[in-house]
Order: sequence, then C-alpha cells, then structure tokens
Amino acid sequence: MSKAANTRLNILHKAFELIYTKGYQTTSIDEIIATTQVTKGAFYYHFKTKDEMGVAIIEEILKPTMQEHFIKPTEASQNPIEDFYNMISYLLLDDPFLQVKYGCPVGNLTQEMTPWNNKFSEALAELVDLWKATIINSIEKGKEYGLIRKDVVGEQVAFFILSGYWGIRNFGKLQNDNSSYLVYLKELKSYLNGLK
Amino acid sequence: MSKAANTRLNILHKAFELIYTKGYQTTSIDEIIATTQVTKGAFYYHFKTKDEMGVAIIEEILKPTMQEHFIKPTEASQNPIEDFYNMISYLLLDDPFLQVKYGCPVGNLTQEMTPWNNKFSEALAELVDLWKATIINSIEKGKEYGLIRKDVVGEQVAFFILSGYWGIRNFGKLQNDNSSYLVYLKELKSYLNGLK
DNA sequence: ATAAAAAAATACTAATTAGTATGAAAAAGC
DNA sequence: GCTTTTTCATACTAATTAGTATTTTTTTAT
Repeated sequence: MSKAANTRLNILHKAFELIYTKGYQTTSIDEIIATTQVTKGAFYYHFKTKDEMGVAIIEEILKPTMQEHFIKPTEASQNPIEDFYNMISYLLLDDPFLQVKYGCPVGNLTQEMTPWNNKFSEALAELVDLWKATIINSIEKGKEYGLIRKDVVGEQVAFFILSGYWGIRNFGKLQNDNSSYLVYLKELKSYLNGLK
Repeated sequence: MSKAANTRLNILHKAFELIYTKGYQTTSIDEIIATTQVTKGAFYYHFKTKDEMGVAIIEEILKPTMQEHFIKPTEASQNPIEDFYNMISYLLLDDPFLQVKYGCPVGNLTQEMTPWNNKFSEALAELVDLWKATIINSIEKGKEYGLIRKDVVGEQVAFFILSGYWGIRNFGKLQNDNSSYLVYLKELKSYLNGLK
C-alpha cells in the first residue's frame, strides 16, 4: 500500500475509534490529527470536510467489516434460527472490538447523524439494507428447507431482530454492564424458536 | 405559577424541543436563549451549567410525561398483551409530538450522553427502570389472570419490548418514513400473541 | 415605603471549532 | 537529471462555544 493510502486509512481507523467511543460531534479534527500524528494539511488533503471523512468511515471501514462478519456468515448459514442467535450473541458478548458502554457503531451514527446529514443517512441505510436483505434471504431459505414455518414473514422478522439488537445496545450503554444482554438473549432465543 | 418558575419551565420546554430535533451537543445555549427570548443572565440564574439543564429536562419534562402516558395506562391495564401493542403502536404512529425522523427522545439522549455523563445516565436509567418495572408488573398480573402463559419471564419480555421499540425508532430515523414501523408492528403483534 | 433578596440584562472572556492559505518535501514521470 | 504532480507541514482565521462578572430591574418581606 502506498504511503498516502496508508495515512488515509490510518486517519479513518483512528477517527472511527474516537467516534465510536466519543461520538461524532464531540470528536474534533484536532483530536483526530493529534492521535494519528498526521498534520492538518495531510488531513484536508485526503478529506475535503469532516463529514466527507465520516461518510468514508462508513463506506470504507464499517461496510467491509459488516460484509465480512455478518453478511458472509449469514449467507453461508445452513440453520438460520441458530445462526441468527449466534450472530447476535457473538456481537453482544464476544466481539473483541465492540464494548458494552459504547453501543453499536452503526446505531450510534444513525442516531446522531440522521436526519441532519443526508450523506450519512444514505451510507448508513445502504449498510443496514444489506444486512436486512441477507437476513430475509436466509429466512426464505430456511422456509424452503422446512426449518422455519411457512407463514413467517421474512421482512417482519428481519426488522424485529435488528431492532431488538439496536435497542438492547442502548440498554447496555445505559447500564454499562451486560446483564441486560443476557436477559435479552434468553428472550431472543425463545422468540426465534417460535419461528420453527 | 411565579414568573421565575415560568421562565424556567419555558427554557426547559423550548430546550427540550431543540434537543429532540437537533441533538444535545449540537444545541447551543445561545440558540436556546434565542428561541426562548430569555437572556443569558436569566438562563444561568436558573441553571448552573448546560448539563444541569439537561438533567432537569429529563427529570422535569420527560419523567412526568412518561408517568402520565406510559406508566399510568399500563398500571390500569386489564389486558397486557393488547395494551402493550396499543402503547407501542400509539407511540410510533399516533403520538402528536413524536416524529419519525427525530426518533425517541429518551433513546436519543441515552445514545448521545452515555457513558460520558453520569448524571444523564442515572436520570435516564431511572426513567427506563420505571417503565420496565411497570411492564414486568403488568405481565405478572396477566399471568395471574391467565392471559399470559405461566412460563413467560416478565423481565425478558420487558427488555424485548423496549429494545424493539428503541431499535425500530432508529430505523424510522434512517428511512424517515413509517413503513418500517408498520412492518415491525405486525411482527410485534405476532410475538405478543405468542405469549398467550 | 423601604430594605433585602431574587431574577434578569449586558457585555465580556478564553477556549475550541472547522476550515484555509501558502509553501515545503516527497514521489512519479520522462 | 529535471519537471510535474502528489502529499504533507505550518501558521493562520473567523465563527462559535460554554461560562463569568457586573450591573440593573423586579419581586418579596417587613
């Protein structure tokens, strides 16, 4: 990777971490260039504005991560019910990057940036639609294979699962411990089993 | 009401509206005093800091509203299943103050202010705990009356309902229309019926 | 009515913000 | 080599921020 591409990625990664832990609005460019050891000239060479950098984070950091960790595994799934549960459980309890007190990066950005920044909204909506579509697809396959009841509506379930995930992430932030996650996961399992 | 108490409440109400639509961090005190037509001297006479005002909004605006609209009706409920659905449906589709694109005020504040401001976290947690406890109570009553299965765990269901609500609010913000609400509500109904 | 206290008005500060102007160094093309 | 383009560094600006100091007005108590 070229040196220039490296500084750009470095900015995106460090900025993303700061934004994930502190929020977008309260993360200043001065802070970003301080932690990246990159000068302001370099920053504004790579990004015209702070918002352009924000959108780049979504497209170049969040999107690939999501593709790799959520989309691919879900597409490869043979057992949707069990794998949905495992996916959510992994995200809540085991993912080494995500932390209870900081919530879900995508959820945080959605909450903070919509509806005031259309570029953010569009980039985030694209992400979420992708995830949703994958879940719906997985449900339809599950129905074919007789693993899921025929009267289950994929879109409804997808919304339900993702909403629950985003919401419980907010509870986690509020209480700063994973006890709410554990209670939530039990009910999620029960709900998912009801789809069989 | 005394004139002083009136300016205080006026500040709280207007500030709350601004914060609900714009977010806490991006709502400046200058903006608040401009829309309230109150001077900075008056503002800082009533509130030592911006954060103190924020907490006052939670305790003096959000909490009473919640008591009146969610807690009381839920306590009076004879049919938990149906009333849970009606409560969420009302909040999502009919409440005249809440707007799709601005999400849930409590959810927004939780997302934006935790874990960085403990006073906010505590005040918000108190709110949410109250709501949660009321739901749990209602479920237990429902179990007594034979309206809800005995093996249903109240706390799990409460977390599940509230998480779903917070989460779908985020979807609403993202898409800025209530189509996701409608899909979500169908699955909520189906889920709640599964508790019978 | 008047003194005391509460409430509000005005003018300011120091820090931080995103963004710019300009020039220097590094890399690439020939 | 030398030129051109890319990449980065430095020093700045203008606006906005939360909060303060000080004075004036209004209300309350006696």
